[in-house]
Amino acid sequence: MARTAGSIGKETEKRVLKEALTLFAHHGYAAVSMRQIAGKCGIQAGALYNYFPTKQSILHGLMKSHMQNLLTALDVEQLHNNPTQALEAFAQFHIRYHIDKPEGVFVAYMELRNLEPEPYAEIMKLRQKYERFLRRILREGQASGDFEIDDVPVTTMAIISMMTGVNTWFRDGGRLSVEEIEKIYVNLVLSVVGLEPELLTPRLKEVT
Amino acid sequence: MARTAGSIGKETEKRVLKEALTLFAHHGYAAVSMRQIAGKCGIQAGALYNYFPTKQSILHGLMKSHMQNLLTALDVEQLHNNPTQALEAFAQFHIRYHIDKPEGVFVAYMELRNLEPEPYAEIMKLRQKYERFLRRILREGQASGDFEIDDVPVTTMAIISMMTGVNTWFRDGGRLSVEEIEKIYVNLVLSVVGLEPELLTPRLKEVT
DNA sequence: GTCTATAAGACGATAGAC
DNA sequence: GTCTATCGTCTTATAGAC
Repeated sequence: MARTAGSIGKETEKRVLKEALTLFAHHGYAAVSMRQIAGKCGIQAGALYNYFPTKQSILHGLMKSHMQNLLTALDVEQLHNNPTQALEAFAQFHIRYHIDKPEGVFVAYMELRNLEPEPYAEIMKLRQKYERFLRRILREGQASGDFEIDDVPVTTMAIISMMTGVNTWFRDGGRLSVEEIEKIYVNLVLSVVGLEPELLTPRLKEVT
Repeated sequence: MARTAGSIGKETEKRVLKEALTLFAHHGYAAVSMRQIAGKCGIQAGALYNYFPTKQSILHGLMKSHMQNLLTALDVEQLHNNPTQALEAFAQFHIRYHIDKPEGVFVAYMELRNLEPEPYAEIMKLRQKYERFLRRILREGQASGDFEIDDVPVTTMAIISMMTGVNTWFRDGGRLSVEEIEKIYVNLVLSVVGLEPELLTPRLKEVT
């Protein structure tokens, strides 16, 4: 007990989470077995139960920490005096975070239906908190007259879907750098709310 | 043989496809068993193998026919003399089709990773054909000067993601009718390519 | 065309040795 | 903390009666 306390155990737990995340993202939660996860970690299936009481708890833990990290990172970023700046910052943050953590994003989005009712409700609350953040920006911009928006709730979901979709096609080492993609998406988002993006980031035209 | 030829068999096959689609959409392919599918159809699991040699072939069949129906319906719709009209028609078609067939859309999108390599390649080809359709419209509008687009491939994927996302939040009987949602999304898509939507569909402002 | 029965094995999770 | 061994159940798919 004294020999291993706080050393090997914590490392193994992290490793399990890391390997489970990759496996879930690639094959889906339901298609991945505890034996597979253990295999990737170099241990036997039974040892997993020292850290997680059920397979479900691994999924829940992954999704919860992903959403919490996302919200924490978002909070740190945000302090802007006008809606346009706030929207630009949000869009850039979203794209960067999603390109940076594609596996976490994928699992948090695709595996909702595999959560039991209670964990499901908890994760949905965190998702809604994130959505509310963008909705507030859009409402403020609509109220101030900066944005032209037909319907704020629909536009909120449309923008999030548009940006999250970056993970369906982006692969490292492609035609465009992360910075270029960020700029393109920020411009797309600004267009959606009726702004003229080229006036705000004139350098983009030269890049593409 | 003579008694049942062309009657009960075909009905059962259709029923299997219908129930499998619903189950796959709700719980995911990997989480649904052949027994569950059979149960929903009122038959025993063994009887499924009269119609489908493997579970995989049910999934493949569903995804293939969904993509083929989508492409056929798209072809019928399209004959326009300018890029703006073509884009409007495409956006309206996409939203309507996706609201109309949410289960097919969901499965075709979410279960790609559960296809074996050969079926996967086939379905991806059909997807790309659909994406190419929109990409051509955007290219033409960019060339003619009707659209303002930074990057056509990225904008293609962004628009498709934005529109497909309608299935993540839309439920029948909500605040907005299908027609209202169509209009909002058409306007969003037009905004993305730099057009002023309210001039094209002035009635929307009264509706919302 | 559907049934029952079953093969052959994988599944999540647990028990107890070390 | 990890192992081996195992429980009980579920899985896809097949065989043969009717």
